[in-house]
Amino acid sequence: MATIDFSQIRRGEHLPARIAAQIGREISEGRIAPGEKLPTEHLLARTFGVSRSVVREAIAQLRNEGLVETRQGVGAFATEIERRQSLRIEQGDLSNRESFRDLFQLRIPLEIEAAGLAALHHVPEELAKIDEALAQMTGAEKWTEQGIVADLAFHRAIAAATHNEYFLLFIGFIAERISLAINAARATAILEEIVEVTIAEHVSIRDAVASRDPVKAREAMRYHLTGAAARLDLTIESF
Amino acid sequence: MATIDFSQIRRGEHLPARIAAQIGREISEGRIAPGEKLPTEHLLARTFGVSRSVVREAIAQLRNEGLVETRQGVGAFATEIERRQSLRIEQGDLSNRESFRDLFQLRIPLEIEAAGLAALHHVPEELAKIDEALAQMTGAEKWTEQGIVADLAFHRAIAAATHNEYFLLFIGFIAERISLAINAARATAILEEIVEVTIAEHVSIRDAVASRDPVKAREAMRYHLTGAAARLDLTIESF
DNA sequence: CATATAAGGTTATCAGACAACCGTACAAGA
DNA sequence: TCTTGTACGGTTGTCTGATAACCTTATATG
Repeated sequence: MATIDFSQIRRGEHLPARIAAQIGREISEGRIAPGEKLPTEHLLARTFGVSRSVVREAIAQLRNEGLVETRQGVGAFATEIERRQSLRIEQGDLSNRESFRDLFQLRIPLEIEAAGLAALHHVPEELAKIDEALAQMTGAEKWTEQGIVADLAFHRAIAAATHNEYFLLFIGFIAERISLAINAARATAILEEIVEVTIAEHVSIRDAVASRDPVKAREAMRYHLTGAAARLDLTIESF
Repeated sequence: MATIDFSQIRRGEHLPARIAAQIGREISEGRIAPGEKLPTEHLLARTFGVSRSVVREAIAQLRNEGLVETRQGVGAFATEIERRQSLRIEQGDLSNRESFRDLFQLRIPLEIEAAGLAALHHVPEELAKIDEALAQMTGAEKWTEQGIVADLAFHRAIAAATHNEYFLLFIGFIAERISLAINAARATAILEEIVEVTIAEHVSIRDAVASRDPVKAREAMRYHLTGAAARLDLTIESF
């Protein structure tokens, strides 16, 4: 390759990822129709000005995300966007207000159910963990980083008390994404002034769980989360 | 590590995926601790008896799923659990009856909420997709493979009608895992005889969504899923 | 007309090399 | 002693070229 073409891809960071993103855009924006065949690896390599290895890695990434399917000896094809397999949430997506609201909305029924189950199934050690998180929350005079960590720990403790590993897995995952997004948005400031009401809500959840009253626990959790949504200026339907 | 491991990898289909699965198991089962460094690509290639390209593609896949992070010039590391951006469920776990029940229990509140939101937000094209899935379900005279696919499509269509991408993401993910587990357990036989009642339940969900009645849609979905759980001999609390 | 075979194209895998980058050890200087 | 600069080895990232496995299509053969 004697002449170097600088109109191509800027170097700098993870070539395959950027090429995958570019091809992925071609697909999701419809310039490559579902079912249509992608250019061959050789051709893609030449058009992007990279080697075939990079193109292969990019296509592998798209295949993982379920955007393309490859058939040996035939080619790579764009698939329906419908069935993707790896449950992955890009943290960047949550900077979008719509997406943040959507994830919060998904969280609500899960946490409500978890509160009810925790009321039924918790054992003393788990209640102790809940109290511990609550203490850390109360101890923090300001709603600092530590307060957020404690809040996360509280909800994880509730989820653990369900004795259902998947509630812990999913709620921990979602709640962590949400609190990271809140942190990234520097929205902690607005939370400081409402720390008391938040703590009070947590306490009432804790008490309902401790008294083994699933209905009351669900109500308390619902009240807490809808309130939290409102404080974040999210409008969420509730039934 | 002087001795060569000849229990290597069976050829046959998609080498990188199987190697990724194997390494992923090492990580998620804790034999490689979070933050720990993976063996070098050269070493992995030699131990698995494949070329470095295959190992690289496998690691790229794991990086996509968020299980490892790579740093050029240093190595590949298992990610700390907090930073994982993907949620992984080993299909093998669901052969355990307890775990299967737990995942099903998690699914219920999500689907109920989704039914209510779908009733509020669906547009005609989405209702058409629901009807399409329903038609495929009715058309299959027996509860064959196609019937299961149609069932999955139905629940995905409901989730899509919420206009909340995360409901589609999570419900699609969970429902697919569950239907795969049912399929693997050869439990389809017991489903054949109850196909009529199942279809009737789906129809009532569809009708409630179509009439934009969220409360009725939630009730219909709750009735359907608790019924399905009972038919699978799962005991699940409901409030 | 049906079937077998050959040809060409495409992805999958392999092998080896160089580039970019990182961490560390070590020497030189203050 | 402490700091700083530098050389070195190791690791991932990328490139190149070749071979194997596989599919599609066209052609030959009966």
